[in-house]
Amino acid sequence: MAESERMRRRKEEKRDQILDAARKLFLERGYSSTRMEDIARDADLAIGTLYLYFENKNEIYASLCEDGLAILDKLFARAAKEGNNCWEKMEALAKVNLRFYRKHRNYYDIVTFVFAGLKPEDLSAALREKIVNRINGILNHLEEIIREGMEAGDMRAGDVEETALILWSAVLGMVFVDQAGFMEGLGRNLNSVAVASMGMAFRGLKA
Amino acid sequence: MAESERMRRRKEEKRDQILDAARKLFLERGYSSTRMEDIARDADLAIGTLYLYFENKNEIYASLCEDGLAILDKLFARAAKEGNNCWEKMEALAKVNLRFYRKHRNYYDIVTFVFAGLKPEDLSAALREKIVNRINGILNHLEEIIREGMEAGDMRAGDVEETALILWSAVLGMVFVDQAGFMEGLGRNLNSVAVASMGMAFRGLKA
Amino acid sequence: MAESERMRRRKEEKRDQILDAARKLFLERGYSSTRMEDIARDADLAIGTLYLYFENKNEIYASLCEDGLAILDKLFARAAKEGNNCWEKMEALAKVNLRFYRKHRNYYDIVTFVFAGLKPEDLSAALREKIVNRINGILNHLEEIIREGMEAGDMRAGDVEETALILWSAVLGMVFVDQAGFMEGLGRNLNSVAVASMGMAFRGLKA
Amino acid sequence: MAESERMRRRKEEKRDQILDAARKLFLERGYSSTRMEDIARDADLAIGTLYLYFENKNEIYASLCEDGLAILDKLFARAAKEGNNCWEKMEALAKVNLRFYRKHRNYYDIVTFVFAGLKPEDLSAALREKIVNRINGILNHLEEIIREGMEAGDMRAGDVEETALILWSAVLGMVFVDQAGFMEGLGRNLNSVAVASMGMAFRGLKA
DNA sequence: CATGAATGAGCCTTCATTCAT
DNA sequence: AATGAATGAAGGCTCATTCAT
Repeated sequence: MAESERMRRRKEEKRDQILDAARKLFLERGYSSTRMEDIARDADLAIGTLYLYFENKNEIYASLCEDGLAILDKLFARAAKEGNNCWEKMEALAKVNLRFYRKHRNYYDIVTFVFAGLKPEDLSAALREKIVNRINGILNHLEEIIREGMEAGDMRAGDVEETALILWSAVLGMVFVDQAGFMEGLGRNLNSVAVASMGMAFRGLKA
Repeated sequence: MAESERMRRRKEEKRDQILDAARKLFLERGYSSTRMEDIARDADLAIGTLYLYFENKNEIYASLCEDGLAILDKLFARAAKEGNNCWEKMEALAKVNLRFYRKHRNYYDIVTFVFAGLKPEDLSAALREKIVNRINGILNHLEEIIREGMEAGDMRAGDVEETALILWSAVLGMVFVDQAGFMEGLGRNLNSVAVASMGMAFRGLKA
Repeated sequence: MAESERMRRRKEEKRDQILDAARKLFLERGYSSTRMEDIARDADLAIGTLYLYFENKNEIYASLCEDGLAILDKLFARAAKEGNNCWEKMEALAKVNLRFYRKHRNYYDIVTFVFAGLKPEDLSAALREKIVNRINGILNHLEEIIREGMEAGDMRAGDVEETALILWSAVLGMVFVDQAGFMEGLGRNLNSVAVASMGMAFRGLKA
Repeated sequence: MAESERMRRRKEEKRDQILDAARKLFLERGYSSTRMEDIARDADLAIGTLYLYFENKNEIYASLCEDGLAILDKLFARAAKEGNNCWEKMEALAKVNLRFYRKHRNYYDIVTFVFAGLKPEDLSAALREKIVNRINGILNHLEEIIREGMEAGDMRAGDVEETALILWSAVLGMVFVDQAGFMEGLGRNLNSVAVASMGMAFRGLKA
């Protein structure tokens, strides 16, 4: 029992080794420029070992997406409980989002891949559904806050879902611009742009 | 002279044939799943001919990006002159942007690739500079309008460049979400979301 | 026209180069120990070229089988017309068979592969049907002779098809034993064994 | 003693488990399509255990061949004693052969592999010698009967070894044709063909 | 003895690029 | 200028074998 528990954990660890290496490399060089051999070397494993933990290269990528969104979902769920009103809650979400992006940038990068890097057809139906569910989960946290804000009269009435979608896509947009190196190229920094952006959004949403 | 003129035009035409085919295929299947042979067949040319007009596959892709942004830049330049105040001008820009996205979706898609699909290292330094310049050009149109709005007292004072960057990245974010099929998946449509988004932004920007 | 004719012939030639190399190597080392690289080297072609003429390794093998049986079928058809009675005709067939085996041993070897080397499941349904048809064709020549012999009263009455099958499988048996090197190992030679075998068979068949 | 005896038997049993699994799989899928893992799973053992009983995959195959021929040899030895004259004895051999083929088809199939499936080079020198010896043993039984038949004047005089070889290869030929599925494909059955074949052979051999 | 996770050499296949015509 | 057959480097994946437990 204890034995199998240790085994399970070691297996989990090795899986993570692989994902860590893959995440780093996919982002550094892109999906198709990353060879299985590279991932193996970076994870200090043999090529064959990768195939003990994942069906194929695409499955590694898929796991990366799923895991990234799962973590973000969990963080959002926790953050959504902080704050006394809709503004504080949204600020909490934004902070969590930025912190996650800074600390686990690779994860976030992978998430954005889903939107732009791999064409939808490359994703297995099952993975696609998982991802859509995760994104819906994330949006749900936002919607909940927005709904409360509108009901409390803090926020001007409007389409809850649409508002959440707008805010979420604005966040993604900034992240993309930052990832592509244009934020830096234009002498800006994501953090301050995000703060300003939030200010603008809040003013636009105020009742 | 007339001879060389006709030659030039024919050459131009063939180049466009190639780009048209490549644009369509890159978007349908992604960059690495599109083979030179596919592009050749779609363009009704031989493989070898592609190499008479482009150094290599990556150059085709690069040209696509450049051309797309150049067109968008031109459209923005024209649109920026319409409208009597900053709100009308920005609306004009937004409309142009949406129309371009709808009509030349392939072009726009290619443009977004620059942000997420190909890693910066894949772009030659020269192309990268061109693209940054184009984006700066596009942002300049926005900045000009924002500056006028602030100076006219229509728009609350603030950092012009930053504001432009926020708006631009919000637009990109929506486009990404749409491209990834999530807009449709969530039962929304880019057009109405864009209108709502603009409303929110304008309220947030109002003096 | 003449151009395309020359092209066709050259293409045919290259196909044959590949088949020649593959036939030799498959027999020397067996199917799975023969690498595409080996075939390419032996055919003085690049690996990629093999794939211009054949879908994959298995298709090369399949072609070998088909071609071998087609040639044998043709030879049998011609030989079946020689000779004045059933005994002479059967002798003609046997001679042709032996000569073909000696001169194109590789071909014959490949043919026997069908019976023992590759399991039926490895053969595509289409190829399998072709092969069965060829074998039926070959058996038909034998049956025709046997039928004539029986009708002429030279040969004792019996089941025509069964008799053909017995003779054909006896031939295959000898060839297998020879191929496996046991004929030589036992200090015998296929030719004389075949002659003796034919003698025994004829006596067993005589009316 | 008793201890080591039980050990020996258990060891023997496990060896047989492996051989049983391997025999079945080699015949179902062919040698190279059968993975060590498959054999292990089928034998309810771990992969590593296979290597405690056999040097490598090829050795398993080799043992299969040897064992199969050893059994056949033993059966032939016994059968050769039955019957009062050469015809009855040969019939006894044929019957034993057919029964063995029907009951232990896998074994027989493996034996035929030696002739066609694996190239001679794949067999270690030692195994090859063993196999040749076994085949000689089998042929010896036949030769003995033939010699007696000739000496008794029942059988027409001739080369004893050659006659045995002819009969043996005819048997193999029929088996191959059956194994390859062509007997069935042609609507025949090995048993009746064998009987007819024996009739023809006996008539051909009669003094 | 038994296990099965780990290894990594090896092979089929793809496809960007070249070059003789 | 145009062609497309030929090239061969490169990479995903398999599986016989090993070895630490």
